[in-house]
Amino acid sequence: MFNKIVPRSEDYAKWYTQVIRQAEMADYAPVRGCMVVRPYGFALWENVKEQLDSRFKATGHQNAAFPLFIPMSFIEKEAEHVEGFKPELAVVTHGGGKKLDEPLVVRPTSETIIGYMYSQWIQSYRDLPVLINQWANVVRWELRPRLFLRTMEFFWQEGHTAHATHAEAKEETLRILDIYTDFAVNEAAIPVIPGRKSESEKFPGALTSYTIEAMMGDKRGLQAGTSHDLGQNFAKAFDIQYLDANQKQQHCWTTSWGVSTRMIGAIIMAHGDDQGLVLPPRLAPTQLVIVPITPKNREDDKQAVMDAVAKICETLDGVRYHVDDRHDYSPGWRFNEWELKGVPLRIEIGPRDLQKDQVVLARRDILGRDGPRGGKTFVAIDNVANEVKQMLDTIQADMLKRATAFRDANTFEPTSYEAFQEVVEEGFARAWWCGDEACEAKVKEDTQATIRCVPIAQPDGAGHCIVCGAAAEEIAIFARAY
RNA sequence: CGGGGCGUAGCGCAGCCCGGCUAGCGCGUCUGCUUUGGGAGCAGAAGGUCGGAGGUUCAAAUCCUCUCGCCCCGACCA
Repeated sequence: MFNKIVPRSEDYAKWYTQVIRQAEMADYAPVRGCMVVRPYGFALWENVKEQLDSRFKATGHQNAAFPLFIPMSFIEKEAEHVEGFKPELAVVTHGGGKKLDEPLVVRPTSETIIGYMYSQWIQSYRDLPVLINQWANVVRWELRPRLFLRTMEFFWQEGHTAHATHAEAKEETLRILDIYTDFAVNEAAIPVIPGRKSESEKFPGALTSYTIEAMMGDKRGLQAGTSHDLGQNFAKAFDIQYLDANQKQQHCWTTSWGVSTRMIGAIIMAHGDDQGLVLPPRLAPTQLVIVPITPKNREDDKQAVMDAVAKICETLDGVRYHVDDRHDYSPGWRFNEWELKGVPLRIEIGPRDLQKDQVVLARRDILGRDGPRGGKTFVAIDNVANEVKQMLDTIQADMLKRATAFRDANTFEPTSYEAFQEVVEEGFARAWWCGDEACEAKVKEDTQATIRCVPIAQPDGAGHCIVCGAAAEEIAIFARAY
């Protein structure tokens, strides 16, 4: 199945969907707003999972599994939480052929049911902290779905922790934000801006929400992960209390944090080009594809090529490679296929290479045929493994550099509201903000842009709000977002 | 829920405005031969309730009415 994909510049939304479907990452399900994650997409997700999971465990978290169904009354216990989630709940009213006494909500997120369980498990300060994560699917009745970015059902991890003090909870919230940032930058090669959400954008029920914000290939923003300081809001709603060392009952301080399959969408949009996906080597399901070029009527040549391939494979320990020996597909066809799928590195090897004891190494992130600076280089056949490993590191680093350069080139620091309105249409606008919700709302009305975050990293000094001119202490990132 | 677009072969589409022979085309699939260093060529073959229901007509993919669904742009959101 081969159809040319539409260039990004022509129709970004169409490009995005075409790439996902043609690269076999995902497909539409028969139910509106739901998607099927196909094996190739899921393999990428599994690598994301593995990287995050190992970081969670290294910081003392354990995995568990909580139920899919939540009693409706649970959702209603925290005022802001209900208000935020009620409109997008899927509710089960019947079971076993009978109407249920109390409707069950298909979890949109699990603070409530986990909070309920924590209230039973936590008695003493000695029980704290509780550090639990779960990998799960959740459902939100979204009005306008989009593959990976916003589907009605999506996959994610949600961490839920309980602490004795607010200081500890804050520390946890920021520790996770660091983990997310580290993951995004060093594994996904996506430069993200860690920061705080504004009041209007924060998680329903949180005291403070933190986020990592990324820029996509069309210069729009994407929230790629969130970490919430829930204060004592859920502890109070669910009665999560402990007896402290002075024999006093105290409410716990809780946090929650999540990264979803949206991260896959971020990877696609941060790195993809008109040829298809470009996957960062550290997460790519296949890091290296070997394409043997074997003339049909020369069995001895074919055998020699395949022997050389087998020999190379023996040296590739630690590399996720695949040999595409579909000899009935032409080399060009196979090249294009793997480029569409974003495999970071390709080895081309044919009889002509064998004569010179070399192979062709072609990198996905730099297309172009020839020359030492192009995407293709010749590499001595004895040294393939070393070159491959080095090249994978180089690609990983270059992808991050390229994405960072792109983001920086499209980040502006306007000094007047007029200039602000213009630049926010074509990238990130960094500007002073007084903190007033009215100014935030005005920006949204005038430009459709929202505050993506108030970055953790702030410049020295103070300035004047880009909207109202009042004294401002913080810089905010404004952008149009998904 | 508002605005736009679309449902015809596995996929992508033309045909519809202006009704008329057996509903076409490209890709893919199957068979055979020739091919393989950037999406191979030739020959042959299979594959269709034209989204659904009703209506108009001698005759409907095409016109009318109703209906279902999907995609895109907004409002809402990880």
